[in-house]
Amino acid sequence: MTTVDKPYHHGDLRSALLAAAELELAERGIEAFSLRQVAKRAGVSHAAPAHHFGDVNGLLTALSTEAFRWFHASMLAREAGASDPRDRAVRAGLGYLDFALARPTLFRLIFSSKKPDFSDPDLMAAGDVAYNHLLRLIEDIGGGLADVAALWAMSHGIADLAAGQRLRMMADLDDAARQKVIRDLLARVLPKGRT
Amino acid sequence: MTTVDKPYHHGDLRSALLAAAELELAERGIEAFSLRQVAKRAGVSHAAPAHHFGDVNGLLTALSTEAFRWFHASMLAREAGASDPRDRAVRAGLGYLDFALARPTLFRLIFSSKKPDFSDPDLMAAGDVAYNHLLRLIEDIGGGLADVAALWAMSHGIADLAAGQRLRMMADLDDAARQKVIRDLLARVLPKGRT
DNA sequence: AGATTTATCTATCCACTGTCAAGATAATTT
DNA sequence: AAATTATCTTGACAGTGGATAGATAAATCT
Repeated sequence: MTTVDKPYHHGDLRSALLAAAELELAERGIEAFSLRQVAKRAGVSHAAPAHHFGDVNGLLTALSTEAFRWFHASMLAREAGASDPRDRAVRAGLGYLDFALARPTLFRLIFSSKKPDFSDPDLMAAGDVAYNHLLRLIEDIGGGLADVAALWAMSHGIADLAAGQRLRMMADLDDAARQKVIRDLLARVLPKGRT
Repeated sequence: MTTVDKPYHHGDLRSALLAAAELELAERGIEAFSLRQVAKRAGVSHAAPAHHFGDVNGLLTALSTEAFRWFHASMLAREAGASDPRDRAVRAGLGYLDFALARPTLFRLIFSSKKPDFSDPDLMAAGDVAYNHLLRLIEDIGGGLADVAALWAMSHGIADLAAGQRLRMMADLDDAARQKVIRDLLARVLPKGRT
């Protein structure tokens, strides 16, 4: 009787490890994240990841790169279908928040962790794409650098506080009401438009 | 010849451990924080902290409690001497930022870590003091809950991005110019006053 | 005062972590 | 077919947090 032998070579271990890392991160949090646990989850020996990512920081660097792309996509998803440029900017902030709520540990990984190597070219590029997107949104409403900072800081403040569940004051609001409050907060920081 | 014997009992180990923990946190960062290293720094065996704090999370809970008080004090320090209530609210935001820049790891400990036990009564009380302070500031300018959220989120966004060194756009500004930009960002979110 | 209890700290042990080095296996290239 | 390279396993190492048992000193009680 021949059982289904696990092949010595995984085939696509790199992707499998990234997926496993994301799950581990979501379940155990970044502060309890374990490389060996990731390897076990991917059904591979504890030293296997080293060949693909070097060390644990290398793995988290690669994961951060993907996370930045998801983060960017989350903003785009909210903006889809918005015609007014001011509305688009507000929706970008909502997408910022969506990501922080849907994947809080990834959000913390890319914004509050020192483990990823932020001098990594791929990671920097992915981060720049997200930043340049905000820049473009503000340009479209005739704003300057200070306005970029305003939208970014407000979006980030809401998102980070929400990811840390520090916004108890909004806990008793229903979804619609909460969304209105947040839209207003975001609109508050945008430069005065002539629209 | 009798050397100066280290006494078996430390005398004030609890305080010494908290001080050592703060230094360790500042030097190695929260993700590389080690209880054994703290104990070594305090000149005590690695199991000594257990009696005072239970486990490492207990130590970080106690440290967070102190950190919240310093955080609060940092806001008060900036507000001192401000007569106009709107100016006071803006200055509170600057104090918020001061703390994040002066003690970034403590800032992250109290706002982005899961290690402290935030259900601890002392810690909750210290956090509430800081929150209620913001509440009062907004009350004094006739604002409501949404305005508290606005000031808080903007302050937190700026502070967290600065703590993570993500505000490269402000890197080339001199201190005075940077402070003016930040004051404007904070003032932007305050409710319209009749002053 | 002397005896007993309590608080504080040390020494050892365990399971777990990340990293390294050496070897096994398979795919690729020559 | 042979040699080289890429991939993965195994085993070792120092470091980690926590539990336990024992040592020491301080506090409390007669």
